[in-house]
Amino acid sequence: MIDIYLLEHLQAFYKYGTLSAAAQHLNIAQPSLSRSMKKLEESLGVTLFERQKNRIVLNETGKLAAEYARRVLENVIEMEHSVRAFDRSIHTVSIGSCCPGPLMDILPKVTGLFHGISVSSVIDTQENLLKGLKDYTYTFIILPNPVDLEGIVCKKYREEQLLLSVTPFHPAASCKEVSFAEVNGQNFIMYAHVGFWEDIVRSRMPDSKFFLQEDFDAVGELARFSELPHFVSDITLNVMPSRRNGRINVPFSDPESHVWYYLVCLEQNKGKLRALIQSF
Amino acid sequence: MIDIYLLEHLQAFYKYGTLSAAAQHLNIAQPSLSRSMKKLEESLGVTLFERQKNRIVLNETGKLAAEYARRVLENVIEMEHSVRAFDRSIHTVSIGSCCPGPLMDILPKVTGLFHGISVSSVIDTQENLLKGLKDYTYTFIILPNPVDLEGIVCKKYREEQLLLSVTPFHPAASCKEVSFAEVNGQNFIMYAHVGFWEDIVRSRMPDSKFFLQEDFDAVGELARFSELPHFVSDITLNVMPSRRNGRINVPFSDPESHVWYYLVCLEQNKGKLRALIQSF
DNA sequence: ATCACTTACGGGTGACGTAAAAATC
DNA sequence: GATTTTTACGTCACCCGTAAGTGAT
Repeated sequence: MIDIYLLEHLQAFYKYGTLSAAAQHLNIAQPSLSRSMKKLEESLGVTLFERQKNRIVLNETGKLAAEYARRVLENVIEMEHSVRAFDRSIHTVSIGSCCPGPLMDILPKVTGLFHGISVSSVIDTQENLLKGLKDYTYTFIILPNPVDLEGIVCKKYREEQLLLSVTPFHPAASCKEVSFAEVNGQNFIMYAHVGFWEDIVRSRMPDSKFFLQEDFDAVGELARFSELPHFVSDITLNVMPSRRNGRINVPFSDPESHVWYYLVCLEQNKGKLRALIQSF
Repeated sequence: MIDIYLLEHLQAFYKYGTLSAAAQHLNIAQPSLSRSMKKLEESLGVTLFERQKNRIVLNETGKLAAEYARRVLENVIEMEHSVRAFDRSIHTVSIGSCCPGPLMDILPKVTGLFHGISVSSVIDTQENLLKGLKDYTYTFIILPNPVDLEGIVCKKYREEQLLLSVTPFHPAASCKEVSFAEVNGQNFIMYAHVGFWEDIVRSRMPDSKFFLQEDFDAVGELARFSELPHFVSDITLNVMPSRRNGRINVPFSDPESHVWYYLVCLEQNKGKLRALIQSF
C-alpha cells in the first residue's frame, strides 16, 4: 500500500507548484521530493507529471491523485485528533459553552460530581461546539437553544437575564428596565470572552463602542473608578455578589436579553448527563 | 504523521483478535506486530490496549482507532483504484453495458471513431455500471433507462425488441406475436451473459428452465440441431443475419420485451459522447 | 507442553542529505 | 548567474526476522 509520506509530498507539491518550494515547506531536500514523486508514479503504475528538462507539472491524473491524497491525509489527521480527544474524554470532563454565564454555576457542580478527574472548560462558537462534541473534544456543551440531532441528547438547563450595570447618576438608573435602543451609542466596558453575547450587543447597539477586557476582574476594577456602564447577568450577580459594588443593575427589556440554556452531550454520555442533572 | 503500515497492522489485529493470528495473515513475524502496536500507541500518545501478561485486547479507544484505520485504508485503496482507472480512461475507451445487444452495434462505431486507442467492453449490473462510471472504470455505460444525476450526461440511444426464435413446427411459429405467459414452462437455450434480460425472462417465465451457454456461438449451433426455442432481438438479427437459419422469429408482446437504451457518461466526457453520436 | 505476548539483537531496505550535472530563464 | 530538476553516492533510521524469556492454559 502507498506510504503516507508519499501522499504528504504529493500534496505539498500540489500546493506549492514546484519541487523546491514544496521541499522547503516539508523541511526536506529537493532531491528527496523528486525521488518521492517518481516512486509514487511507480507504485501507482501511472504517469502523474508532465516533465520538461527543468520543469515538472501535474497532469490530469496527477491532479486527481493529489485530490485523493488530500482526502486521505485529512482522514488521518481526523483520526489522530479524534482518537486523542476520545482518550482524553475518558480521563477528563471537558465542557464547551457558548458564553461564560452558565459555566460559572455548572463548573463547581461538575468538579464536585466527578471528583478526582480533571475538568476543563472553553468558550466557543456554536458551530465549533457541535463539531467538538462529535469528535470527543467536549463531553458536554452548553447552547443557547435546543438541538435535535441523531445520537445527541439535549436537556433544558437554566435561564439567564442580561442587565445593564450603571452608576446611580446614569439616566437609566431610575428605570425599571432599559432597551438596547435606548443606550445604543453609549460606550461600554465589556469582558472580551462573552461568547454569543458579544454578537447580540454589537448587532443591537451598532453605534456603541465596547472596550474589551481580556481579564475578567479588570471589568470590575475599571467599573469601580469609571462612569462607564457594563453588562452583568442574574447569574453573574448571584455567583459574584461583589459585582454589585454600589451600582444599579437594570434589566434589558428586549427579548434577546433573556436566554434559555441547554445542556447537550453524545448519546453515550447520557449517563454522565443524568448524574450531573441529579446533582443540582 | 502515522504510517500506513501501522494502520494495516492495527486493522489486522482488530480483524483477527490476536497478534499471532494477525501476524500470520499479514505475513510478518509476531514480534513485529507487537512492536507496531506499541509504536502506534506511542505516536498517538494514547493507550489502545488492555494488556495482561499473555493477552492483549483493544480498549474502547483502540476500537475507535481501528474503525478510523479502516476508513483511511479504504480511502487509500479507493485512491489507488480510481487513479489507475482514470489513467486508463485516458488511453482507452471502456464501455459497460447492461446487456450485449447495444454493444454489438456500438462497438464497431467506437473502434472506428477512436482508432489507435484500445476499446474494451463489459456486461455488468446497473449498480456496478454507475459505480464504474464514477470511478473512471467505464468511459461510457449503456442502461435500459435514463438517469438524472449530478455531473452525469445521459442521451437516448436506440431500442431493442426481444423475439422468440422457434422452428417452423413450434406452435408459436404461426403467430404474429407471443407472450411470456404463453411459453412459460417451456425450456430455452440461452446465452449466459445477457445482462438484465436474464432477470426479465426468469421472472416472467418462472416455470421455464434456461440452458445457459457460456459461448455465444454455441447458441446458434445448438439451435441448428434442436427443437428448443431461444431468444433473439432485432439488433441480433440485424448484426448477425445467420442467426435466422431457417427459424421463425416471433416478437414478444409484453411491454418488458421492448427496451430503450441510454448512453451515459461523465460530464467531462461529454465531448467524446457527442463525437460518438455524430458518427452514427 | 503449547500458546500468546514481550524483550533483545542483528541485518537489510530505503528515505534522506550532500554534491554535482543538466537545462532553462 | 540564478533557479529548477535530475542523477549519484553515502549514511542512518527503522522495520523486520530470529532467538530467547515470561506467564497462562
